[in-house]
Amino acid sequence: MAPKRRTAIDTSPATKRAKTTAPARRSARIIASTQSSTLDFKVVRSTDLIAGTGVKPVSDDEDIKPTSSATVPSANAPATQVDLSVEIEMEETATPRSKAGKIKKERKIRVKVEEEILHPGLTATKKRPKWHTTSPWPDHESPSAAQCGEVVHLLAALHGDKPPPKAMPPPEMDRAGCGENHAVHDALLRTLLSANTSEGNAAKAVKKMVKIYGVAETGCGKHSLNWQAVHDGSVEKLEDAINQGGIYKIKAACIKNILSCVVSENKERYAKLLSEGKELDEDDHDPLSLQHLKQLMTPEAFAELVRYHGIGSKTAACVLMFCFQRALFPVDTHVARLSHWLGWTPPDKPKDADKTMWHCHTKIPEHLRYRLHQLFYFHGQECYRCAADTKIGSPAWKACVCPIEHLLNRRKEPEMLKGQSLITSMIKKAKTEVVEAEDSIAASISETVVRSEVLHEVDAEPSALNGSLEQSSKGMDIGMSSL
DNA sequence: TGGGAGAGCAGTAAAGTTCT
DNA sequence: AGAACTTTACTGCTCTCCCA
Repeated sequence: MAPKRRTAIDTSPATKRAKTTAPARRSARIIASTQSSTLDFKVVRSTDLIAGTGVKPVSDDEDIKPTSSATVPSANAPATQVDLSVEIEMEETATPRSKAGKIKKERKIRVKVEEEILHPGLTATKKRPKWHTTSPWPDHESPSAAQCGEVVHLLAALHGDKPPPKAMPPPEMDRAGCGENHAVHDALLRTLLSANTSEGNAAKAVKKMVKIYGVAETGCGKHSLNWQAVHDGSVEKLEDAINQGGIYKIKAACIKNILSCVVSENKERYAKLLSEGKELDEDDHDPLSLQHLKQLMTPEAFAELVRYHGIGSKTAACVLMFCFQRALFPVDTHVARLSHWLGWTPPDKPKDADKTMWHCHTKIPEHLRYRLHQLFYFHGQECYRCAADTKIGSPAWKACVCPIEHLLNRRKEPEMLKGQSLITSMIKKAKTEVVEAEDSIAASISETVVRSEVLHEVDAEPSALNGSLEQSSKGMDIGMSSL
């Protein structure tokens, strides 16, 4: 049975206070030294991390053994003892958990440190997106196969049919693209480059990268970006190369991490293949090759891709659809908007691109997924009425003819938006006032008297809130009727 | 009691847009 | 003109519930 959902806004006093109270930070420094092939953790400076719990605190200079014998992969093993010190911080919240909970937390952090050192590109703590076989909104019927077919038919009449390509086009060097490349690592990293930014900015980044790193002349990524040079170069150089593409520092770190992780994993994989007497194929001679993932089933390949930091469901789905040519339905901003307006997502649920992707994935027939994604993308960009910043009633709006107009319910009509935002801001303001009033009462009245008086005030406030909302809605009625 | 899963939410960075 | 807000995909945290 699925766990009960939490209420959307948790304003219970206990939660509120726990959240607003500044946590007391306690820090410890752990030195991880690599000697032989095992990791030893050493606390150099520590405070009583588990104060007040009765648990024996870790004393200075006391060795902490890893939870299991951790072997450093040969590819990652530094030649000499390297500074692998990791600064960690533990927080003691205002509502301390049980003794066991603290031990659990401490162990979790130790495992995290261990993982960070062993696998720089992958961490155990990353919340990995999961492959879904069922819809997150099973009761929501739309889109039916007929609805999908109708939309494809109408949009294809305007933009032309967008079937999956039969052959992979050669890599483009003036745009990031969304994974339409033969080489998996190239597709993955280009998709990462194009995320969180406009297409134009991503293209600028790619052009500058070509200038700085050049083009690969060998390997499975031949004729595309020279990712080996990126791997060999510094992170600062990469930051400089992609600084026109938006959030370049995060992307540079992610790209470097992914590249070093792929190289080290491939070393292990090739060594294993050779030890088993198997022959390496052509792609396996490229240390950056991820071509072996193409042999996996789609859910397994998806799981492999989202292991990397910076790769989420959308990026992985793009790579799987464009590069692996698997039938997925990545949801970007245009796809999410049109799906919402078409009523393919439940109107009473908050917009969630990830859920939209899995809901549509389970509802849209396989042969229409690629077409629909491409048509939504083009239509969302080219149709004024379906653009994100459309202005209903404007001259451009009147001049635009949208072939799916009769199917859409744009819940974000300007007048409605004004009304909705007014109500939202009023509710927000009223809630803030309730919180402030509660806090000031709690602060000014003594602990012994506070109980009855606070309860009295809290009981009185909802009616005040209702009154203010009634007034707001009356004002809205007047405003709407005058339009 | 501990582990796992699901959900909500805050935060991140940079560019673009809107408001004052 | 400058401040404030929005957008994008993602990470990481807390909380709650279920199950063994």
